[in-house]
Amino acid sequence: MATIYEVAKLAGVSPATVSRVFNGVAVSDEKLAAVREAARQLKFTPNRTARTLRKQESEVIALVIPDIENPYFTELARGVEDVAQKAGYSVVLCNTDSQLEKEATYLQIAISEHMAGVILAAASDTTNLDDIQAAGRPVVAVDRGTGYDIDGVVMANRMAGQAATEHLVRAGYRRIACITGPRLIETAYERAQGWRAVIARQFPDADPDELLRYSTFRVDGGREVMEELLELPEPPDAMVAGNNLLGVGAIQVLTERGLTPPKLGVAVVGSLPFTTLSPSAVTLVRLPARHMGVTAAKMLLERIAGDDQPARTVVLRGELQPARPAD
Amino acid sequence: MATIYEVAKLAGVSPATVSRVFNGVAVSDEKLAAVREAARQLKFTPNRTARTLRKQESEVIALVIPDIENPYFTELARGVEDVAQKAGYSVVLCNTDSQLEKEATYLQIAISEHMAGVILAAASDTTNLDDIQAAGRPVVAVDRGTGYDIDGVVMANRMAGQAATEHLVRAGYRRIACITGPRLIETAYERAQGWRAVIARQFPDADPDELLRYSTFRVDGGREVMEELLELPEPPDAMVAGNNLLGVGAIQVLTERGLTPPKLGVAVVGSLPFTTLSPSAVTLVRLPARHMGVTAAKMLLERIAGDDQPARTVVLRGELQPARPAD
DNA sequence: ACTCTATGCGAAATCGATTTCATGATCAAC
DNA sequence: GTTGATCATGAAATCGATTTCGCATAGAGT
Repeated sequence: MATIYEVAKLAGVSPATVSRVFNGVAVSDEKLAAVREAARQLKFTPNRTARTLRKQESEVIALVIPDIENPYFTELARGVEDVAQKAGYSVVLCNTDSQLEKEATYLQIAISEHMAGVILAAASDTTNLDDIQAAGRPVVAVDRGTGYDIDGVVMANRMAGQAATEHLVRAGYRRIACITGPRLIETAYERAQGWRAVIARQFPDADPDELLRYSTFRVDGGREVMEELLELPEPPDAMVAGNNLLGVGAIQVLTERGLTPPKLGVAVVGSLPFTTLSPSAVTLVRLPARHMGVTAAKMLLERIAGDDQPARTVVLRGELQPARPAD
Repeated sequence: MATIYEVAKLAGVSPATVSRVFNGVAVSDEKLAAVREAARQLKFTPNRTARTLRKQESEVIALVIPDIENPYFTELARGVEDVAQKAGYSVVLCNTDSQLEKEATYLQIAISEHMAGVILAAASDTTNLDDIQAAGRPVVAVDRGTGYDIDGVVMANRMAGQAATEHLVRAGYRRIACITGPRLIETAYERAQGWRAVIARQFPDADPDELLRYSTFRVDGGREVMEELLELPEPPDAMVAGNNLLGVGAIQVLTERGLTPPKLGVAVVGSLPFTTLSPSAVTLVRLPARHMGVTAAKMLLERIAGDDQPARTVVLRGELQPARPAD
């Protein structure tokens, strides 16, 4: 690749002038034309590594997420990507598998590659951000909090759990179970709390703990726990799934046993973009994942640009998409 | 962040020695200990940007794919990630939306960021790789060819299309349609060719073109085209979907119309990880996307390490997973 | 006409690591 | 005891951009 020096030589100017041309600093018209032409001839592209070293900042942002195979996070990623790309930033996607160790590795890389900032869906609320904060890199939390006072975008989880459950109640179900993710993940916990609130109000006699199951936020987790629930002496007649994958797993089990919704009522917090059910059979509380990504990316870009107002948290609401009444 | 100079000073050695310690070059035991200790105290992490500039190569590989929201590609990405991470490389995920322009941008970035190599699922077979080849960066093609003589990993597409179709024939279907992606994408075309071969052999009187539809490789494409097929004067009794998303879209339409498989036979080339059908209702030719990613990443790492044997192409076979006979 | 400011531009320093080269020390071999 | 080989080490060059600094020229103000 051609360097700035070769361009300078060909154009008969100094390297500094070439740099100016590429950074929009005032330069006389002739020299500007000469540099443009020389750059074109040599197919010059500025070396971003050198630029990053000198400027101490690169146009790359890291998106750190726990599960790249979950459509919720890819939708989020898509939103981040679109905004970042338009602003001239590229996005490094880092998959942590919910492992703190992998997460820490990626955060270190973000520092030592001088990345401009990080969007983080934390693997746990014990994630350590001291180093990256010391390095002065902005971090925006998505989906989950971090225990630090930083910008964040989260879903209205409790409300989502509540809306899903209430809808099942309205549809006439009386024994409504809840399947959610690991107790330590706040989204899992809060959605379950939403469910619990409705159950406590509507069915004060029920023992909520019997119908609440913590699992992993994955398809097989949903399968496993759904099977458990169906084995109960008095099985549920409906179920709230704490995220999309749990919902998929649970519905798979139901379908295999001929309990296809709405035979057993199902409400899912999250979307099922690849479901092959008739879309009307399941109640969803759609979460605006893409929008979350867009918002987080914009906030991060503002911070990168130097904005230092106090930390903000944006809460996005899910949208209830009711199942059509059974026909 | 601490630099190598500060570490050198604190340890009482030259910066060169510090560098040696961190690169496993022989250094006396005392100095080694001193440097280690100093680095620990200062929390020193080598600045990768500086290293990249000097070495003219970074430990980052680009994965360029047309659709980050397609689970097929995220599964692929997952395979790449796992291999890369183990080898100390990070992966930048670049979503091109099948646009040549975005793709070209990302390839330029790969060059100017000195990325170690690229894994590319090309947006089209007209993708231009001249620059990146001139830069000496290895490229491995996945899923689709590129028109260049480079390493590649592809699926046995024709065979997959054939296997899917043959299975429907064996199951007794007589009027089998085919929905596939854009004619210009080779995977789409080849899978359709597999279908066509079986139709020509089994039903020599049929007019294949009536039952073949090119669309986009997306859910809405599948919906649209499935609806078209059902409008035919003599609609099909079965259907082969050229990829996972087309399959999802088509099955959604079928479900809505009460034609749930196996009422109308469905075979999909690809997997349906988030389907909520009973897994037994649809025939799949599962494509080993993760394995493709793993293989491609390994090939790329070999090339990065300097391997210069002639270009190889690995062909991976899908695995037929028959629907259980209708019960 | 004389100062003063503005502006374009090149020389050189800078970012932080790696690597070449030269030096001096150590040790084995004859 | 001299020669030669080996090895650890530091000084300095290097990667390719950005940026500071100072000079020179042009134009404005009085």
